Amino acid sequence: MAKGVTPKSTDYNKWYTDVISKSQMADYGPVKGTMVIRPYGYGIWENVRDAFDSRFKATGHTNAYFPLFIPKSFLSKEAEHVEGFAKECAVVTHTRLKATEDGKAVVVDPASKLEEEIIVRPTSETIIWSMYKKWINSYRDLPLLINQWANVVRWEMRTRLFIRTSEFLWQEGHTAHSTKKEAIEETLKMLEVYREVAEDVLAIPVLTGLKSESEKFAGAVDTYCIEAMMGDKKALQAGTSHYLGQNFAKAFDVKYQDENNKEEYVYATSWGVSTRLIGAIIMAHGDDKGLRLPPAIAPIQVVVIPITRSDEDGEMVKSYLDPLIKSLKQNGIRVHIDDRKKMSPGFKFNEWEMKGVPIRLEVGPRDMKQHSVFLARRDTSEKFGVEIAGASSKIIDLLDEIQNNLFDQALAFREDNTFSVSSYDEFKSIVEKGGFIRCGWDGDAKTEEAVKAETKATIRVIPFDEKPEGLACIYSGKPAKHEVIFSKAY
RNA sequence: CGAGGUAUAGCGCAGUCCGGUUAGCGCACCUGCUUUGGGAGCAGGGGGUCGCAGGUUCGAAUCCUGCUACCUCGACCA
Repeated sequence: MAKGVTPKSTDYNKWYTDVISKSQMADYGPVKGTMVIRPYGYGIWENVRDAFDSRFKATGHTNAYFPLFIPKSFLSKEAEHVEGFAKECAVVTHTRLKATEDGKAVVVDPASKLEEEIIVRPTSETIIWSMYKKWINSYRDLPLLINQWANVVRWEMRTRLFIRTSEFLWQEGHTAHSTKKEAIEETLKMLEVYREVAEDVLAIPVLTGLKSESEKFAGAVDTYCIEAMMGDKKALQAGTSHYLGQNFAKAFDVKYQDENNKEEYVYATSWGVSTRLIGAIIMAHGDDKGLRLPPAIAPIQVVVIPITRSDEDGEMVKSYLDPLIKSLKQNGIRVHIDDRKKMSPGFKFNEWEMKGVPIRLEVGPRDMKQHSVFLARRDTSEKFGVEIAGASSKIIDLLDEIQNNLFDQALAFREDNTFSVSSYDEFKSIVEKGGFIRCGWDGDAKTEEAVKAETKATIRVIPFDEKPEGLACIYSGKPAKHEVIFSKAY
């Protein structure tokens, strides 16, 4: 096995899968398209999850859990919704297996065929709205603000670890409101939560705005999104927030009585982010040495590598470091001491760099003599010694600096690779070499489709800060209805 | 689901064209000793129904047929 990862410039896709397997984040499951999230990857997810969860709670939401299984009939209640998901649903048709005659294999027991088939949730709007019908009667029951953390299944043809797998973990918020205004406010509020976590916690700059009609969620009136640029200059949809109008309320007959005793359908939102964000972290920050994790979500923020020649050295290093480690832990810093005997320090350096640990702290006899410790930054590869006396606060500051620097680097990369164009030829050449294109669009779905067919670029987002005035559509030349971001995407 | 490719140890591969000892190499793994500030060295060791099922042959990883899985590229997608 080669020692490092395939360089990004040689083969980006290979680089991506190399990083995941060598950092031990995930592995392939036995069923095609499934993924095992290994402890290191799951530790990252737990931190990502907690960052969102605390903000959901702070904005008044509570968690609940709805079943994995949904009656097949539910999915067909909302016409666009069924069309969007029908092609990728896992269906339960039987409930038993039995051994074959020779006892060597198991087969489906035909006698156990279900009357009504059950689908495995690709998303939970339908089952949740079937319950909301029971729970919502009066305006006093609103707003209803529920989130669930769950797994969902979408039977995918082509999969990619974290980015697109048949089963994935996510969070789906489902809210019900008495007015359209309030529901739209909720949709935008949660989009803002997504933006904040993406940028401040994951250090990934995102564009925010509206999806075009063809890219929106099946069943939504409007889909808003956060859209990020990956290291290969392709776009990744990192989170979506949907204003669902009364579509699901009508499909599931969810009405409330207002103060005037009048019945009305409720207004809905749903919003989700998934383990796809782990893929975004890898592709937004990773380099040819492996992962680079933002300190805010790194399972280990500081890895300590003692450089010792004997057991006595080991003991000395331990007592030398004890106060510093204690101080870091008291400040909530996640520290890990790698005192494995069999591995050489060089091996450990490479391994922890692969795993993206923000700061490495080395201590050997040389440092002890100088009353110092030796630090290495993962983001910049800078190395330097610091006095052990002030090391704790230095490290805490440095973690902040690394967090900010990762964001700044990703932002600079996106800005360097975002272009305004004035001709379709120019448009095509930029799509070819990669990047975001900001340009006018006439608002016609046919134009969007033609561009996609010719270049594979799609409208990623109609940004909130669009300025379509005076722009012409890049394809048709007609006056632009919107200023949009075109790019190839995952 | 359409086109192409691949399948040999945990991983990466050679051997297949042209059938013939006991199927080999690198990494990883185990044991021991020496090492340790950028992927340590030496010595010894374990691990394979050669994807599955048939067939041809005195003899099959190697030839033939069927199946299955995976990969790449298209259509579809958080």
